[in-house]
Amino acid sequence: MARVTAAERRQQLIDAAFRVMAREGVAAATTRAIAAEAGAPLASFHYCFRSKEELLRELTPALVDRMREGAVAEIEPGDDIRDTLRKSLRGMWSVTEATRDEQHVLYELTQYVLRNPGLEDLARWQYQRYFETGQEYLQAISDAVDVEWTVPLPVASRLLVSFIDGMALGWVIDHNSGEARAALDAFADGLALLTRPRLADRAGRGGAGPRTASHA
Amino acid sequence: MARVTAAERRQQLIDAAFRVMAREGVAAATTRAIAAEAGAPLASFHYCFRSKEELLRELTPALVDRMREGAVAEIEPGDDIRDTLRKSLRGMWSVTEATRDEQHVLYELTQYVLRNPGLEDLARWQYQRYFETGQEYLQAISDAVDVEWTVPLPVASRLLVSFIDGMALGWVIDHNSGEARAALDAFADGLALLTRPRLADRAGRGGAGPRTASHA
DNA sequence: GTCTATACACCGATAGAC
DNA sequence: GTCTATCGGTGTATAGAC
Repeated sequence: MARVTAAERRQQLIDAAFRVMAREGVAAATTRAIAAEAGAPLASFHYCFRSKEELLRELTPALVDRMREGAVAEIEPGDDIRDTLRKSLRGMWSVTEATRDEQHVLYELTQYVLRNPGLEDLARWQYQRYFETGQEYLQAISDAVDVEWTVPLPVASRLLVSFIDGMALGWVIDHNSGEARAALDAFADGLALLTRPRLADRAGRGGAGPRTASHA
Repeated sequence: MARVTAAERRQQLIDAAFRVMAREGVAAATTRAIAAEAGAPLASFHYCFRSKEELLRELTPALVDRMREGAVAEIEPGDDIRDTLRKSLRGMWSVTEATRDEQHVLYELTQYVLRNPGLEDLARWQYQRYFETGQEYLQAISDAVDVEWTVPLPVASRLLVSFIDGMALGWVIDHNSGEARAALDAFADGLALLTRPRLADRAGRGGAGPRTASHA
């Protein structure tokens, strides 16, 4: 057996845990299955982690952050807010469909930690993170197209995140991409209507000037 | 022990299963825990059900249908489509918040059956049922206010169901009712914009006519 | 028919040989 | 340090006494 540091094997076990979860589900990711997937004896699991909880406490945030990066992506301004939203949401959705396993495992993990006293905080953290990310995304969009939101940012973020989350959950189950994408476009159009041109500020992005809000 | 028919105890076990799941989660709903909750010896479980799967195959549809009834509720026409949607969605959301346990258990059950070969079809059935219910609901709304949807009904239904589903999932985790309700109102307004007045029909909606979308 | 007692597999975690 | 062997507990399901 090649000699590896404790930190290395720790990471190997975390990666193995995700692979087992993706393949057979969170419930099947037992310490034995994880160790076997990593090619390590069972005892090495408890040599690297005090308990299974400790591994989950590292795996969940890592997964959430990975998804966060994929979701935010780049925003390129389009013709108007409607166009920009459509394009960027489509890009986000492509990432979602391309990472089905991550999505599925995260839905399972959320429910799993929610029922384990001592881990529930992970679920709350996870969704707080989603909502924060949504706010950052919406802020970036409005900055890019020079509009402002007509509802409080936290509310707009909940609107967006809840919809995307619900869509992904449904898609993980029925894989109906066509219907999902059509619903996504309709949503983007509706979301665009929650913006208005920014006040003809001053001392800010002079650029293209004020925007006609032609949301028609 | 009082003498009960097999059918009666079957139902008692199903009810007990739900209570255990609501209190301690789906994973904790073992055959032993369910039997104990029902005040029955373990062996009576397998006297009534061939296996645990058989119980889940009865429990899940029962829960889905119960939620379906709560969701559709009554629709009373308001001033316009926007007002009608707001009121009825608020009513639906009240039911959602009032049945937190059912919501939570259903999210767990969905993930559970999705990972059990031989039960995955339940998850697909569940969401197909949601989308059907969404269509019926949207149809009833548009009939009540005499409008029609500008996107295909299945797409509108996916839009609605995914949003509500995502909202409920988030709310089960963070209980932020204020933000959820604000997002719900914003969504209702956006949804209203996906309708247009019905053609002054005649001989079955002449299809062609584009429409003024002035819902202000 | 009903329930006690048990079979058998697998869980998380650890002791102790190497 | 590493891993085999095992502990104590729990899971589904059933055999067999009453």
